Amino acid sequence: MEAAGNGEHRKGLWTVEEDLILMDYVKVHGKGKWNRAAKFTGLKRDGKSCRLRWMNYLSPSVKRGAFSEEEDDLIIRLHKLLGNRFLFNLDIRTPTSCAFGQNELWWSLIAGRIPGRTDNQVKNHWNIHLSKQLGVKGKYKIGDSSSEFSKKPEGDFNIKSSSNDRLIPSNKTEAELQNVLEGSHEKAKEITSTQEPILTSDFYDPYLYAPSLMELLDESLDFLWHDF
DNA sequence: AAATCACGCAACCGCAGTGAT
DNA sequence: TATCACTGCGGTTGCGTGATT
Repeated sequence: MEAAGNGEHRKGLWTVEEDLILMDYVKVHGKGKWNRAAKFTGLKRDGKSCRLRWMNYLSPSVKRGAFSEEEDDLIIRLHKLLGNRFLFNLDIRTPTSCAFGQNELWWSLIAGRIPGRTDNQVKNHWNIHLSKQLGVKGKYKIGDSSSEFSKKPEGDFNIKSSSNDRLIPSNKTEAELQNVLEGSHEKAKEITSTQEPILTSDFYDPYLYAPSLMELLDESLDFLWHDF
C-alpha cells in the first residue's frame, strides 16, 4: 500500500509491526485519544485508522472466525426486529419515524447484542452471506419499502427450525414475542405523541425523541437476549 | 501454468454528534 | 457562542485469495 497523497499517513492493510505498536500503546495508555496515539507511537496512520484497527481487529474482545448458526440466527432476528417490526412498521409520520426509519441500518445496535462481534463484521456478514441466504436482492435498507426483504413472508426466515429453537428464550413463546413487539409499537406511538418536538427554524429536530425510543428498543432487545 | 473471475474481508470515506476549551 | 478535536456510525471501496477456465 502506498502512502496517502500528502505523504503523512499510510493507508491500506496494517502490518504486524504496526499492530504491535498500537497494542503496546493501548496497554500502557488505554483506549481513546487516537490522534494522540498515532502521534505518540510514530505510526504513520491517522487517529481514525488507529481506532478502527483496534475496535475491529486488535481488541481482545473481538471474536475472530466464522459466525455460528446461533449468531446468524440472532442477526436475522435482530435485523427483522429493527427493520420490519419496530422501525419500518412504525407507521407514524413523525420526525421520529424519519429519523429512525429512513435509510438507517443499526449495525452497531445489532452488533452490540452479539458478544465479540463488531458492527463491521456484522455488516459484512449480512451483506455477503445472510442477504443471499435470505434471498434479499441488493443491500437491504431499513425504511426502503420497496426492498425485497421487507416483503418477505414470515416463514421465509427459517427461524423456527428445530436447530434454532433455542434462540427463543425458554420461558417465552413466539406469541409472547409478538406481544412484546406489538407493545413496543404502541409505546413508541405513545412516546412520539406525548413528546413535543421542538421546532427550529424550518425543520423538526428528530433526535429529541431518541432517548425514550432507545430505551424502548433496548427493552425489546433485552427480551430477545434474556436467558441465553 | 497463466489468466480471469468471484468472493470475503479489512479499511477508507464522509458525515454527524458530543464535549472541551 | 464558536471552534475544534475526538468519537462513532453506515456505506462503499478495493485488495487478497481461492476457484475456475
